[in-house]
Amino acid sequence: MYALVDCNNFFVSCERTLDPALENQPVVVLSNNDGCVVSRSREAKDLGIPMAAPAFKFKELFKEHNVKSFSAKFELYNFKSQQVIEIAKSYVLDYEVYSIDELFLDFTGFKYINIHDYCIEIKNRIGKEANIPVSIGIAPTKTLCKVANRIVKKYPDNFDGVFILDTPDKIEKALKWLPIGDVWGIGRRLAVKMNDNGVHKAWDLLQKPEMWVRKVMGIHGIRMINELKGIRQLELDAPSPKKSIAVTRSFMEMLTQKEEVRERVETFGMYCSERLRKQNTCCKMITVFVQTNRFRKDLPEYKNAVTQILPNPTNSSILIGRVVNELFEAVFKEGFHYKKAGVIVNDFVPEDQRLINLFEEDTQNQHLPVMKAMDALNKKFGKDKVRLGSMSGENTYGRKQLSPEYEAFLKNNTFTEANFRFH
DNA sequence: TCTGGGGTCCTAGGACCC
DNA sequence: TCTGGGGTCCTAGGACCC
Repeated sequence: MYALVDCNNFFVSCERTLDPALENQPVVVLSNNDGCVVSRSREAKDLGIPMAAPAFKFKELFKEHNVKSFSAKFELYNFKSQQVIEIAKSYVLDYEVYSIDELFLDFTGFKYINIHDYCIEIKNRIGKEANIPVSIGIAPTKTLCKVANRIVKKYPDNFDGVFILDTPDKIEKALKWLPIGDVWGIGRRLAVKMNDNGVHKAWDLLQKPEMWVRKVMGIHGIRMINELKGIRQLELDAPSPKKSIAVTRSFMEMLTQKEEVRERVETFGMYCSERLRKQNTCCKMITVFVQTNRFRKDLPEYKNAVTQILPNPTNSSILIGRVVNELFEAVFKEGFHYKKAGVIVNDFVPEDQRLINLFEEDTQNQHLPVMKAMDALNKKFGKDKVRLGSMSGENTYGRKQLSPEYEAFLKNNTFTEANFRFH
């Protein structure tokens, strides 16, 4: 059996660890620029606030029902995530961190232990020591763990936070209850297609011919069917280094000046190179994109991306910055109101296994010691204390709604992004 | 006024090879 | 008029996840 440990309303629960007075209150956490709702307490969900709701559209509702809203504090969430992981993983031999608020546990070989009770204990300890409420779904496959977890969250009074989906009877009942769109791996597009073809519940999918599923969903579909039947197709994955790194931001205000946008993009490039060095890899490919505000139909729209393949792999901020600049020149057009931009790096090789192009100059190795020294200084004295001349050090996105408790938290805790693995 | 920021995998099609 | 049958690699785009 596997188990999926999933934190309830994770970002909101983190906020509540800072301020217990938020308990039983409607609370939401907002994305960058305080733009969208990205986490909602149960009370906020009950008020009808949808996921990803634009905050400005719900201002009135927030006021009316005294909904507390907070800017996202990723340092805090990463820190709490680590605490939860540390506790949960101490109960098993193998596990997989799936996202900031979810991890799978492997109970293979736990023959003489009551897994359900064991998970109750895990849940209680996380609640007590990390102060984060979790739900645990137990099942023979990852996909069924997701189903079990959904059942726990749907019927909190019935299951005390833990539900085990093990017998064929229970599985059939669960799949006849679960809407197809709630199956792990079925997104919005596929859900529509499924409904059009008479598939409304997860169970309906199992009644369809395999050829049909293969045609509509590709190889995913076949795997999904087996997983739902309890036949394991997905193993727990070992932590792996990232295969791409992206730094993208919406701007608080639209930018029209070329040099303003350039400065942002150069900064994003530098963050990319820092993250590359953190995992000791170099990239062979860089993409720069810019776009206008897609919601402003009154303004001319423009979005574009350009990519360059590097002659020699690098993670030097200087070399990456140079390429980012060239790409920016290629992609930027005068006369638009820019709302968002980003840099994405791809195609990684380990720092010490670079294949060098004989005919191109390669200065990566001259840069590396300087770069590593810069990283060390920034780690010691704070983000962006040492930076390239092209960076302003200012942010053009904002987090207005930080709380005083957070300042205290930042003072009392040390943590690094490196501890945390994004999925 | 105001609409997030990351990631992964698969597939189809084109370029090229013998 | 008639024009094979394999491969591989790369890329763009589309789907999904949190």
